[in-house]
Order: sequence, then C-alpha cells, then structure tokens
Amino acid sequence: MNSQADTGQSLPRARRRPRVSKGDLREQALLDAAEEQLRHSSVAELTMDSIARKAGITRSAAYFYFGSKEDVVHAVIERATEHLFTGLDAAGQAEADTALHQALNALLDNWRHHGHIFRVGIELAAHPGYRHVWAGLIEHGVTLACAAVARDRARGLVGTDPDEDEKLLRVVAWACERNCYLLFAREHTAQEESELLSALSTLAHRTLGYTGR
Amino acid sequence: MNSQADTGQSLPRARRRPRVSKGDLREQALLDAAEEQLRHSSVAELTMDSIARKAGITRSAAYFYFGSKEDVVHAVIERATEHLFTGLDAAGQAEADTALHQALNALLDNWRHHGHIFRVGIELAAHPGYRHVWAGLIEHGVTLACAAVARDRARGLVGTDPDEDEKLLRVVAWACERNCYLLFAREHTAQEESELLSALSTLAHRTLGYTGR
DNA sequence: AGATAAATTCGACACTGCGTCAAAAATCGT
DNA sequence: ACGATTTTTGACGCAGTGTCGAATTTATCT
Repeated sequence: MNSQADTGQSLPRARRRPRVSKGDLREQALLDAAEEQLRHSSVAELTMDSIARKAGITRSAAYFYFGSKEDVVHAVIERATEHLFTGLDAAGQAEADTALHQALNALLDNWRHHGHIFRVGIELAAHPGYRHVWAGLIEHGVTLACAAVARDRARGLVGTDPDEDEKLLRVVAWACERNCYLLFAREHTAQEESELLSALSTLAHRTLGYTGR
Repeated sequence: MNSQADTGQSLPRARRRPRVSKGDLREQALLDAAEEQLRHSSVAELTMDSIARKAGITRSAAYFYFGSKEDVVHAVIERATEHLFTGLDAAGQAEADTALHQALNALLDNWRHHGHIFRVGIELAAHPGYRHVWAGLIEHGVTLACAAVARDRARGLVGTDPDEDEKLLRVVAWACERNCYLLFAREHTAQEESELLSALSTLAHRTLGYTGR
C-alpha cells in the first residue's frame, strides 16, 4: 500500500516500511475524504486542499502520499472498482429469465451502489491519459456479457451468429454505460431506473438476436 | 451578435451598436482562434491567453467580448452546430435502403466533418451547467430519427409498436453518441468507421424491430 | 474639422489552486 | 536516550482566472 505503487503517474516522496504505519492510515483517510466529497461534487470541484483538510492534514502533507489530485482520484476509483461487477458473472443462475437480462439487472445494481464512483471514472475518462483504464473496465463487462449470451445460446434462446456477439456487445456495453451515466448523474426515481432497465434489456436482447422478443 | 447575447452565463461589458464594427470582427476572430486550437487540444488545455494571442489581442481585451473561457467554447459550439444534422432529415430519399440506415450514414458523415466540435460539446457536457444544451441536441436527433422510422414503417419495413419508437430511439441515440465519440476521439481508419456504421445500423434496426434483419 | 461620446485595449492587481523544497517535528528501533 | 526514518509544515514560484481604472482608438454629430 505504498504510495508510489498507486498509479505510477507522478511519484511522491518514497516510503519504505511495509508495516501498517500512521501513514498508511492517513492514505486511507485521504481516499475516504476524497470519495466522500465526490458523492456531492465533480472531479473539477475537488481540490487537494479540501481533501487534505477533511483528512486532518495540510495540503503539503497530502503530497507526501499522492503526487497529484488525479492520483488520489485514480486510487479512489481503483479501490472502489475492486469489488465491481459483482453479480454479473453469477448471472444465469435463475432459470426464470435470460442470463443477459440478469446481467443487466446486476449492472443496474452496481450503478445503484457505486454510481458516484462510476460517474467520476467516466468524467475522468475524458482525459486521454485515463481513457484506456476505463475502457478496460468496460471491456471486462463485455467479456462477462459474452459469457452470459453464450449460456443463453446453449439454452437455445439466441438465434444469431456467435461470431458477432463480441462486436455487438461492445456497442451495447457503451450504450449501457452512457445511458446509465445520464440517469444516475441526476436526481431520478426508481420508476425511471426500471424503465431504463427495460429499454436497455430490449435493446440488448433484440440486438443480440434473442428469439421471441 | 452582441457579446451579452452569447450565452447569458457571465456578462462582459455591454456594447450597443448593432452595426458591423471592429469588435464584431474581433469576436469572430476569437471564435476562429478557439475553434482552431480545439482541433488539436482539449477544452482543459485551452487558455484564455492562447485564444486572445491567436486573435491578436490581449487576454484582458478578450474578456471584453466573453465573460469566461467556457463562454467562448459555448459560442464556438453554438456557431458550429447551426449547420448540424444536415442530411438527417433528408434521409429516406433513396429507396434502396431504409431511412434509418440513411440517417445513420448521415450522422457518421456529420461526425467526419464536425467531429472535433462534437467532441468538445461532449466533454463540456460533463459540466452540469451545459449538459442540457447537449441533451437538447441529441433530442433533436431523436426527433429526426423518429421521423425516419415512421417513413420506414409506412413502407412496411417495421413490425413493432410505434409507441415504443421514441423511448428506444433515445437509448439508441446515446449509444451512437458514445460510440462515435470513442472512435472519433482517437486516430482511426476508414475501415473502423464503416465497421462502426455497420454495428450501429444492426443495433438500431434490430432494436426498432425492422423485419428481416 | 473638431468636439464628444462610445467602443476597445491595455497593464496591474488580487485571487485560487497546483506542485516543490528544505527544514522542523513526530515516531520508531535499539 | 539516541539516531534514523517517517511525517508534517510553511514558504516559495508558477500558471491561470477574472476585475478595474485609465489610456487609446473609433464612430457620431454638429
């Protein structure tokens, strides 16, 4: 959990001791402070000063742990996305519905819980340097979705060429990303959430060539 | 073309004369300078100073015309998007293909010509204050797409409930926005462009329930 | 043309936020 | 209790923003 291992972008002063020291706690405190503020404000609004203050230290001291504001945000996202996509790979257990639908359902659930982090990741992805990280996350989603569709195909629910799956699912994945972002970036109702799920489900199933939709 | 009418966000000193004065030319020169730089750099990189210099005046003088850097960018986008969506409403003339496909084709064409402006608009839309403007642009696209689908339905090409069109097309529109952004924001080949068109076309037609796809 | 008012430009200023540095202070091992 | 290491701090310089009053240019009206 040494600071220079965070992102490799810009490196703060090095720390050696691998034990759990005061500094390691501070590092977590900084991430907590940043994540908390990101719930209510955008990346642009966040300042190194506000993060440090909330963590109980000076701005200068914060630079001992992270080389820049972006580094902090990267670390926040990394920490949060470790437990991500839970449920997506488990999709397909319930026989009642398609694995694809269950995957989408799980995705929406992820958005409900980690939406504020996703939002930040997407906003950060506007900066070229971080884009590929976010794209990698989406790509992981594509892989999981491919598996779900494959399971459905084995059940005889899909009637199209398997070779097209990945290409189409990639487009669909970004469609989900964008539409979820739009909804979760603003105040919205549970009703709107279920309508989005319905629309995305229709889009995904029809695009992938599910029979009887 | 008075500066206070640009966006209404933050107001620079007022000018009265409605004629074409030296200042009006400067205003255009500033927009030209900004647009030129936006071809190669992001909004964040753009500086009020660099814009002003390129237009041949001082940074301070630029503030006489625009209240902030964002105001300049807004004006750039507004000026560029006036001639937007050309071809989308004309889609459906050629009987050989569906109006929807022609609309998508026209959309990609728009991206080819105005991609750098679209990119800026999307990046700017991350800021809440501008989001609705961009959303309005997309909504316009949705309207045009609805018309295209309606024309295709009249030709007996679509087999689903017309009431669902708008909701589905809105999701599809954002899917196009996002996927086009991803492609055009980086170096890419004509091959990739046509593959994207193909994927989006498949997505749109299947989602909307076109028969025989 | 000359007076006058409006439009335009400039340089200086105050402010915020970033990232760096050397030195001080706290902490830890022995 | 001592020295070494980790952590913290305040001061510094940089870049960019937005404002202001004063100068300068330009247009308008006798």
